[in-house]
Amino acid sequence: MPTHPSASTGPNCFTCQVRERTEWCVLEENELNLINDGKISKNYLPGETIFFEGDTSEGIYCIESGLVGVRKSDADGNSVLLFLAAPGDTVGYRSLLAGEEHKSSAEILEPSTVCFVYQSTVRKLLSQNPSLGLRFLRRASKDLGDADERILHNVTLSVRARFAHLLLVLIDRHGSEAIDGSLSLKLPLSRQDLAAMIGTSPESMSRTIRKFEDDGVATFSGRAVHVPSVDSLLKEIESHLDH
Amino acid sequence: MPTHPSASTGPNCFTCQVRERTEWCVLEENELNLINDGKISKNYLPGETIFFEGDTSEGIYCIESGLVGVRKSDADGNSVLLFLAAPGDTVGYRSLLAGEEHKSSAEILEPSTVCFVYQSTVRKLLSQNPSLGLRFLRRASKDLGDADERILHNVTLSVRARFAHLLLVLIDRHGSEAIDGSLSLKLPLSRQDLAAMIGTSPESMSRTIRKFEDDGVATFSGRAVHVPSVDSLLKEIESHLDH
DNA sequence: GACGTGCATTGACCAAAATCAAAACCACGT
DNA sequence: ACGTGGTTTTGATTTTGGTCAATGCACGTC
Repeated sequence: MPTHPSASTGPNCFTCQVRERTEWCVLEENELNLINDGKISKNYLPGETIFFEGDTSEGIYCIESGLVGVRKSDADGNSVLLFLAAPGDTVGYRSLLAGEEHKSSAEILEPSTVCFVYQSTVRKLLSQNPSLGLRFLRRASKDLGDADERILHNVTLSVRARFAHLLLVLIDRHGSEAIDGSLSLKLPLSRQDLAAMIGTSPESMSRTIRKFEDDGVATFSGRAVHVPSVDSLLKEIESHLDH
Repeated sequence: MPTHPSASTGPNCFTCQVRERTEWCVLEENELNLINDGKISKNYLPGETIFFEGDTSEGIYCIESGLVGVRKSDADGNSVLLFLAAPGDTVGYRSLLAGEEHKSSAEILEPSTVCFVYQSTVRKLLSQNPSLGLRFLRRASKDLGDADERILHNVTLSVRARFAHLLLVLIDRHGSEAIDGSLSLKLPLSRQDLAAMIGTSPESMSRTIRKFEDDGVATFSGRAVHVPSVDSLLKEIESHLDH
């Protein structure tokens, strides 16, 4: 059963800080009205879940603030973290647009405000404004490209190289650069979650982190990461391509 | 450099046998005219390549007959076979719609007739007929779902279980069922290619095939596969989930 | 301050699968 | 029939990374 947000007097699409980064940015004012009136906004806390694998897809969720993890798991409790959704990202669009049930779950990692747009609204907008469809098409195509790359990486790169790559991506999307060019990153991800992002075990993750510290590639304290230079990370990926 | 098909007096979209199975099935007659006049059709032979990784995307390719493999490879010659495109499938749509260069190559596996639709035509149709976009959206979303599943499978399933799963999918899409319920499959795929489909080495592939024969799960002669019963394949996946 | 709980780390061990190298096999052209 | 080039198979070996189990550490509670 999907956790259905209850009505709210929450955020307003017209003043939404992140709207320009979402797929909705192509909407006209009257279309925006439709979405604003129909949407349901809700605040979630870490550990809560927006939807589960197997739930029927009822609409699209739009992250206004916070952080959400998209996870896919199998019968034995193994799982991979497919995506970290930040403000401006939409989740659940894939299932809706494929006409399938949810094939992954969305769990809250940081306190988040999430707007829910019911499917009838989405479909109405999609049918009357082709640009919206194209926008989602672009999004799906990019995600598909990323997924394909990940498939290749999982079979060609070592755990170490995959982790280096993950750090690069995470820093790029969620990190910050200091004046001296060094990079840092603070994420609400357990070692388990990190492991699930590159498809390995928590133990191997732990060892890999250890090795990175020993080799001066990065330093970790708790859930904060510090990387002196991007080059060393890049080098990891290159040198571990083969051999 | 993309291999650009030269002009032809080939197939006609109106009489195309597979059109109903493509995304173009939603087009009106006048729209179909646009595509029919603009398309360029070409015959390819095994070993030829429709486009390469890194090529700029110039349009969409529609398989009328034959078989095409979509491959993604890295600098060291490692590669994965992402998709087998059969008649009615479109290839190259992802790059075009993501607005990126090709991230994979498309190589001919069986003598094929392929129609090329230039991007200006595609964009025109997409902007004037929202259903076409939705159709591609559905396609991209399904492909994305498959890719996500593959990511999970690659990290949770053994080579043996992945191969069993591959056989199921291939039989489902390209195989045939005999009167006695046994299944067979004839594919123009080398062991290397099979290996590249499940992300393993040719040697491991060979051994896995051997084990399947020994265990009576399937018999292989050359590139033909025979499976007495689906159940044994299904069992492989279940039992190898963990342990 | 002792205890419990959950997460992270470490070590020892083991298994799956990659790699390396050689042999066998096959299809073809001469 | 004979070589030639490619693919497939097989065997021996090594590597990576998974699993299991113990320990450590941080933090909150009684």
